[in-house]
Amino acid sequence: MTQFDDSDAFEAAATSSLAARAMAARPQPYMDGLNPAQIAAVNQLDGPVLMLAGAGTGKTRALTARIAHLMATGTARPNEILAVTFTNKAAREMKTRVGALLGQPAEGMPWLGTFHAICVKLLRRHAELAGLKSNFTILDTDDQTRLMKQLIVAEGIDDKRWPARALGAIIDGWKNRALTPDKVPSADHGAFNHQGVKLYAQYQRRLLELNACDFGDLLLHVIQIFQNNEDLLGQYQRWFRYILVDEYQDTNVAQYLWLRLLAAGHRNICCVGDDDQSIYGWRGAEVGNILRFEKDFEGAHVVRLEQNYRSTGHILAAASGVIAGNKGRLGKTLWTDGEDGEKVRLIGHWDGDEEARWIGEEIEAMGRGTRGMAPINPNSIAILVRASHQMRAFEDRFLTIGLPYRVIGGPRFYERMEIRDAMAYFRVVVSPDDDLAFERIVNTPKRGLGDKAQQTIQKMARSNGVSLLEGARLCVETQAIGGKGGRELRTLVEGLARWRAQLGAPRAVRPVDDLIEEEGAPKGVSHVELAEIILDESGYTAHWQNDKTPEGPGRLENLKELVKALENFENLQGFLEHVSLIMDNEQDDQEPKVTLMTLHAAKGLEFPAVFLPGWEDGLFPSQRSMDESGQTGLEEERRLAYVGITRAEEVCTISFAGNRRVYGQWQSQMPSRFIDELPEDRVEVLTPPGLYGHQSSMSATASPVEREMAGSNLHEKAASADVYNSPGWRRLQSRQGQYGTRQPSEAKAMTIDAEAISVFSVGDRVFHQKFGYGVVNSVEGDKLGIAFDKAGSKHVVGRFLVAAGQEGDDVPF
DNA sequence: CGACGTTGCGTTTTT
DNA sequence: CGCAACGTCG
Repeated sequence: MTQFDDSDAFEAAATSSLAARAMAARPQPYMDGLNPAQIAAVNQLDGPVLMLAGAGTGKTRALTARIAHLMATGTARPNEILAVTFTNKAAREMKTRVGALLGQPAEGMPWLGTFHAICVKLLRRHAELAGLKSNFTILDTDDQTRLMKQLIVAEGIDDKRWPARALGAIIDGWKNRALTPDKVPSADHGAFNHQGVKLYAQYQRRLLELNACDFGDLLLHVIQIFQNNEDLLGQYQRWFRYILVDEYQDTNVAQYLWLRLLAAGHRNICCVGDDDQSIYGWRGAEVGNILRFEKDFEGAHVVRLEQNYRSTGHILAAASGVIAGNKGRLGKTLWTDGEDGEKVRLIGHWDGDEEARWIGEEIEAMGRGTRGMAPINPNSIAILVRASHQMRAFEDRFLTIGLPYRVIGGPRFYERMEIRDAMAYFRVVVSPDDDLAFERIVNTPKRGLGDKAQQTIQKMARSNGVSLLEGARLCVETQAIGGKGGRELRTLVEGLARWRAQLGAPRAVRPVDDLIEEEGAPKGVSHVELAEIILDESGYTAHWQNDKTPEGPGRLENLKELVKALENFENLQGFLEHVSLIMDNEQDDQEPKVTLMTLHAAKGLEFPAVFLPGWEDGLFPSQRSMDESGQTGLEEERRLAYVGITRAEEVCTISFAGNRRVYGQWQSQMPSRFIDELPEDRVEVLTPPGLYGHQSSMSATASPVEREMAGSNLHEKAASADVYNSPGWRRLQSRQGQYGTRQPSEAKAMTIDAEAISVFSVGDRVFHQKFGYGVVNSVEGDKLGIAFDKAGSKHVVGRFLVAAGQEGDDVPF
């Protein structure tokens, strides 16, 4: 830990230049294999540096080498380097890789982390300067919304017409722009029926009362503290001698101001990013930050990383061709010294189902090994879509043909209802005055405490100026709530007191709390056991054990995982602190599976083979994006296209459908305008099977591309017959060895599972992980027709089913 | 309180 | 069309 408040630590920061020179003379293994641009980016330590790093140009490599260089040469000590990322994953990766470069675990980089994690650290130290106590709670979006809803209702506003979520979005927007309620420009005063600013101010007041912060506040409070406390700011400015920022194109105004405040001292700030990959404008990111860098930081050095190590020549050229359509770019030209490889493949389909079917078959062919090629591991294949609802067609299809897939995204572990409920129990136990958490659990599971009882508790708490939990205790004591609810509430209040008494280490700063008489607290229970006790004794576990929906077992499983995750922490407090910031959840599964995700989620990833379906105007580029943000929106969509194409290492397949179901209505679609922007000589047009039968209908929506397709059918047919012998495919194949693929299960996963066929027969009751319970009503080969209780009728491969037995005897857990 | 019907809506998502 | 969120009824 940094001895920050100890002024000696500041003095020690100065490094002798002799030592620096001695260190510099030592070998620098972290420089091995860097190209000249990367070396320049590493060596230019002083002054502002903008590292413009195109997709796949080894940006993390250069960034980590830069940190290693700072440390190895003694230019800065690990704790004097501020390194900021957007995600915990990126922070983790950076830590690991710096450690690897230095040949030792990268201990002692306390200031490497996400914007938010670093801000929490700062804010805990200086909370009182923001009107908070250092043990403040961090609210998640759910808490936020519920709080706003309370305020809206209290104002007598109809929360149907003016939903809390909308207010949340508006306030988030202001916070992204570092606007406190008094700074909101008058142009925005009409927001939320002219009540937005007032509610914002109320919300902020309420947060302080609750000793709580939302995510935006973490940045905002720190900025305000710095602005109002010059000396303190000066200390940090001197302390952080080198600043590094990853994904600079994703910073919002608040983050930009934060960085500028901290960098104003030494001005050693190195921002890494790619304006062409700015895809988060809709959530407050300002491409302008990166475009303006040279103006903001005078005398900035700009280093361009343009040599791409990821993709083939054709793929890079196709991506460059598309992104060239954007205006106001900083400009970069990606190149590779590798092969051109396979051209980007383009294929049009009759409709969305056929597109999914074709891609499924294509993947099966690749997995099986085409024309004597070794099978390609499904892990090497990704399907990237614009919007998550597009995944459905693929899921349905893959389930039918038995193709293993994984979906990235969707609800994250810590966002699941059961996890939030469990966490709320922990929160109340740890901080008895966490009213929002108490509200969440007071009637979960159902305890007969409806609206009326909860209002009684509210009143009791308010009139006595105490927390809700304390109010509840008073209600029990004074019998203000009687009957079954009263008894249940007593059990809950007593339970909470009991669990709190079993808490391990008390926190440094304790909230006011005289609820518990310290009755010789029975110690000796680990926090993991305590968590189990809480969930069991509160009846929460039982609640899901009695649940009959298909999700029930999964939720219990998640709760078990939550308890298991606790083992990695000292105590419940530490766990809660961690979890409020770590909302990511990557479970490593070793199974070979095709990856299904959105283009946004794919940023930063790479796959040997990538499918980009749904390239139709309105869907991609998204109509809504263009309607709401016009040219700016279109350009962001185009960057998304660029991100998509540059994810592919060897083979990139773009497709579109002539017809698609949109909200249940069939619509004929125009191919995406981005398709016309692909350089023709980098594209190979494939002929979809069955095109002939539908050709006349296709031409109803004829675009240049389709006309080309139609015109060159015979020619292209010949070409596609030989596609799998081309250099691109051979390279894809040869790479397989490097990925350590050959799992024996992989081939089996792709073939018909003979066993599965014989296991089920018509009338059997089965369980499916996604669709829940159902009854078999047909068997054809390994495909079973199932009438699901909830999900309707589906055709599914037998392997994904488990015998469910008769109603009632499904075992909990 | 829970079971059902009705309504309205419908990118992208991290911390 | 599919779903989530809300409202009404028993």
